[in-house]
Amino acid sequence: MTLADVARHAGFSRSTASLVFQDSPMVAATTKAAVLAAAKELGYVYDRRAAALRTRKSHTIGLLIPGLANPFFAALVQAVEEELGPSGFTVLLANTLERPERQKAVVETLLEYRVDGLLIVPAIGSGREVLDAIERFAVPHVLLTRRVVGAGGDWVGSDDRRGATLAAEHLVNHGCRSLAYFGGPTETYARATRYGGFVDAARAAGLRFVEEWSRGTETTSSAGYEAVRTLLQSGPPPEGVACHSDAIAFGAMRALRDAGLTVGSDVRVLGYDDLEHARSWSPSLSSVSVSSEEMGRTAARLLLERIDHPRTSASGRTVVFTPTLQARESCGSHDT
Amino acid sequence: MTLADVARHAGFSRSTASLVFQDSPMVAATTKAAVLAAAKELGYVYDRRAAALRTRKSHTIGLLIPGLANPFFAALVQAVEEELGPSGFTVLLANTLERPERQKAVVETLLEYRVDGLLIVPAIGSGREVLDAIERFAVPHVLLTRRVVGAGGDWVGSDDRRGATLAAEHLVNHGCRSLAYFGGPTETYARATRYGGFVDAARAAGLRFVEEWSRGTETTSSAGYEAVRTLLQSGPPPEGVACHSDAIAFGAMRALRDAGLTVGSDVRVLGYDDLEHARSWSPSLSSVSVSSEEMGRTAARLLLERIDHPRTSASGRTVVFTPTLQARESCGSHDT
DNA sequence: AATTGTAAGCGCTTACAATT
DNA sequence: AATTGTAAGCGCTTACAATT
Repeated sequence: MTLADVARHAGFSRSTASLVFQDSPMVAATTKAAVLAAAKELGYVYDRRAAALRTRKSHTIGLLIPGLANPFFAALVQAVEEELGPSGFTVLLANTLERPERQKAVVETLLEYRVDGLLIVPAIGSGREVLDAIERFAVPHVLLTRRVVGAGGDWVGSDDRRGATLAAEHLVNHGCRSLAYFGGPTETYARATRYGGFVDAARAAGLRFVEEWSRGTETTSSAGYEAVRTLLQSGPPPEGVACHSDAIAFGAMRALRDAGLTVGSDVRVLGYDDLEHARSWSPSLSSVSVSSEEMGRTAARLLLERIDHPRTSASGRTVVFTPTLQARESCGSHDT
Repeated sequence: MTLADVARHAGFSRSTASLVFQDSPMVAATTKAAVLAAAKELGYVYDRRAAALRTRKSHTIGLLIPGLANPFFAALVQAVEEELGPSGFTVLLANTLERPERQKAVVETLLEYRVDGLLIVPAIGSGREVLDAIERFAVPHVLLTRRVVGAGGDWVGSDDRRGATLAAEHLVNHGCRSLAYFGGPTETYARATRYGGFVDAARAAGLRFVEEWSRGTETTSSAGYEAVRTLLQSGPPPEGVACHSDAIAFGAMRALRDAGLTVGSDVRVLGYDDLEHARSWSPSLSSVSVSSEEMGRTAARLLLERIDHPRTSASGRTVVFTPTLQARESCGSHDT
């Protein structure tokens, strides 16, 4: 069952039928209707692979993310899909599981499928070499959220230093005299940047910054929970704790509560990401909010532009979103 | 840059080069090495589309889910990817956003890309007609989680009636004298089944079942929050509440707490799904646990089997997982 | 017996010529 | 002037013949 069958059944040539499926204005309305009717009658389904082979456009975008368990990335994927769908692109989702070797394999596969473009949240620990094959093959791409050292292309992310500064200032304004920055994968650019911003802001305010507390962790609530448990054994906690993510903060709050401390007064806790659940947690979690949806949509749009205008689009565009702070009970605020 | 270029550069024919990329045993080791070296030197990337067109196998699986915001589905996607990857399949993820028309369009697109198989979590409200095109086109498929009335193919899900019965019995055993079933989309098979099981178990125990409380909601924490707020105005709450999902339970617990009630003693609350966060919530949420990972992996395996043996595999296989109950603080248990 | 080469074809698109 | 048809080609695979 091919286009030729449909054309024959409708009494036209293959090329005319092809034109119909491309919705070309060059074919008469009656002809078009006849071809479409024949297709429906025969149960014909257009073959995009064949069309893609011939036109050299797959109408397909590869999206690389490190994991779906993190709601931040789940929201990102959804936003990208919604932005790309109306333009006729299908997204090939590839999960790198935060492993550079897997990421390499996955990029290779996506290139073999001849994606028209690539949206990439680099796995932790990936360097410039991720982009080698992609650039050699001249596939339009934009990086999201995380940076890669030495990569000169498009990047869409948020101002991590500013987010961390907001966090520190908020805790200071709520009367905290000692601060800690809690969790996050130490090898990431994001953690280094936020940590730096936080420490600088804390010092600028003349506060005591507790280094022993400021260790890296995985980005999960159980990591946050375990880490707090361990650290509570080495003395009294700081008065203010900024966590690298909401997930970590959830676990941390739980551990503080289990230890008999009241979050929001004994210890003030701040998250990062502002997940949907931050609002409904008990206590509700103050959090630095960055919109993964907005970042996803923006990256998708930049990519489409690059695909449409491979030459003319400027090189190395950077879009940075500014985070905002959502004050809630975990910092002592009482409006949810 | 095609296989022909690589072959020429290596000094062999196209067919030999092709055999190399298929890892055929028919080609000499030295030849193979030479071809591979030439490919690497030229920066050649295999074209799967062309191979797929010729072999009529795309090594691609379509995965339809209603949304990624729900961590249950996010985990499902990840499990499917991990199961399929090693077999050389790439997943085409399509988000139906719980809308049947979108689902229809998305199935069409996936068929146009000639996926080798389809894994489907049907959107709420979708009937047999989702499968029309898929069956006419004879594409192997398996349904996940939700059922579709009149669909006779493979289905992988969990025993909703049993899960709800467990929930009711657990609340009864913890001394609840009045029960309600809270939330969930009313049009779904899952809600009807769980609701039925819950009511029957409550009645069998001679308990008062509060119908006014048992309204449907969206599956979000804010829906749970709002619904509880509204309902608290019409009188004292039941002693035990089983929620249709953890997300709903999170919101419901928050609303109960805001109203000055203690979850775990005044009102006992039970969730459904056992998300990662259920454990770290305050109070920790008791929940009916169903493993979306296991369901995803199982469905993926059934599908691969159907793809490999289109004829011989039995028709209409059903795999049902039995849920378990995780007792936590929200029901008055004190072991986390 | 082991390995390699020829040529046709998978299902489309499209430049160009041909028809009404 | 508007519409339709012919034929080549996108980058692979593979049956079969040919070579060593």
